[in-house]
Amino acid sequence: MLDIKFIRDNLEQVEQRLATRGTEIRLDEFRQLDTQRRELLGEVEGLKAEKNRVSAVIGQTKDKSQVQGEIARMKEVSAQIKQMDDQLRDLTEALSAILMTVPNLPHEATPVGASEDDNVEIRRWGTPREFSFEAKAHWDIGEQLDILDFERAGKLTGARFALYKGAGARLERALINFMLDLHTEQHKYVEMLPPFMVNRDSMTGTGQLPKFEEDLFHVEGPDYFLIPTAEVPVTNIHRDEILGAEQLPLCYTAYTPCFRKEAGSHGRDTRGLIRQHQFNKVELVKFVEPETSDAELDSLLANAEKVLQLLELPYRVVDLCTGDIGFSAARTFDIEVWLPGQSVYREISSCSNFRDFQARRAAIRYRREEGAKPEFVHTLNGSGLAVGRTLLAILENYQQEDGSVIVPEALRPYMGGLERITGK
RNA sequence: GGAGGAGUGGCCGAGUGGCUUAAGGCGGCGGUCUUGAAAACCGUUGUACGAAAGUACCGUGGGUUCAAAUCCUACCUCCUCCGCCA
Repeated sequence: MLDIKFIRDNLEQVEQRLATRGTEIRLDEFRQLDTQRRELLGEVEGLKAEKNRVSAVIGQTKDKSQVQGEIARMKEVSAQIKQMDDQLRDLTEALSAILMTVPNLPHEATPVGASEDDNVEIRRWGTPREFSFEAKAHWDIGEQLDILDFERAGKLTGARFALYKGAGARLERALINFMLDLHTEQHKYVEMLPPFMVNRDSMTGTGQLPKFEEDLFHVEGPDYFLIPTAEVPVTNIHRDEILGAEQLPLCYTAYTPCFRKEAGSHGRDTRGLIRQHQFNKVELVKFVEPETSDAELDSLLANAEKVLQLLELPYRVVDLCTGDIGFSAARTFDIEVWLPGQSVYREISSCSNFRDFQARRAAIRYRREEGAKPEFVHTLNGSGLAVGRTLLAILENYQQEDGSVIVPEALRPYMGGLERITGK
């Protein structure tokens, strides 16, 4: 959520900066409702002040017959206040409905562009391997090794689900542990294991609601949603809290499954592990002081890159343009891993600085010093990494001509020393 | 699932309709005293909107009343006991 005062005072600038996202957002309705609301607020507060004053006098008067006129008048004032409060509530709701659907302002450094074609590649790491045979796609490798079973997953649930078997299941689990150990031991993140369902307030705090409800799985019964990313529960840990400056930066890492409807991507990436309704992810989340958030994004990105470096998987880093960054983000770097099966770089991590956008929605604040006025923190997060996509990248990059897959050295301690996954 | 109890400031805790401007305590901050500290004493201590006056906030939403932390109502959360259960 943007600062309502900032919008009020910089309406044109806000409209212009939002226009770089590619969606035109007209804020004149906002301005009209805001003016109306502020006028009404002034009036109703004046009436309330009078009601409070007169009621105190009535309370002090022993002989109530002397103040019958006042009581009658206050009854009317009260009715008027109630009516105005209702009107005020409607205005506030309408205003908030607009405010909640306005995306974040892009960072000054975010490249301006219309679509993902305008994203800027900023570096590459590693050299894609030369294959002396035709590289296969991971779904073929996985099925031939009998470690991935998409057909039975379809029977169990439906399309876009996977059943991992044997070394496949163990590899997924090894990756989760490897990533968590790296981030907690080397990068000093605190591990969290949050609920995998959250309520509406949490989804609103990080920006998934109210705009993107159609992407979420909602459970029957209580008004809960399956999390589409650990960002939601982990960022909301400090919702409605005021932190101390000495606690910052707070760095959390969490493994969770993620559940996404993938509405609107029918027919895309239908094969394999790329786009699933349920996938595992290790997430990195930071709560930081505003002036440090740019540097903190760089280090969070480096922490995510480290996973690929240790696994010796080639990747590139892309600076997303204004037309491609997410609703809540001000700046985003994607890490894309090399997939020889399709000869493309595919997103495996997305690292974003949300500045105070989520903090304002979720009321996450801090004090610079004892007694200072609370200010909003900046929040950041990134995948460190998407586990399923890491597994498929390993299958494709480490595949051998005989169909087996070499286990990256860094993972062997997590695989009981296994060096190679071979068929039955 | 059944029965009962409880939600008040950073924390503990009083408050069952009107000087409540939320008592008192703890903690925090400032001061007096002290070589320094402790103790003692004095003062201060939430959030949002607003230039200010002021308004709102006692789990959440409705309601009653001139007036609600206090009464009514629905919901949420936590606790205790019973039952079931990974």
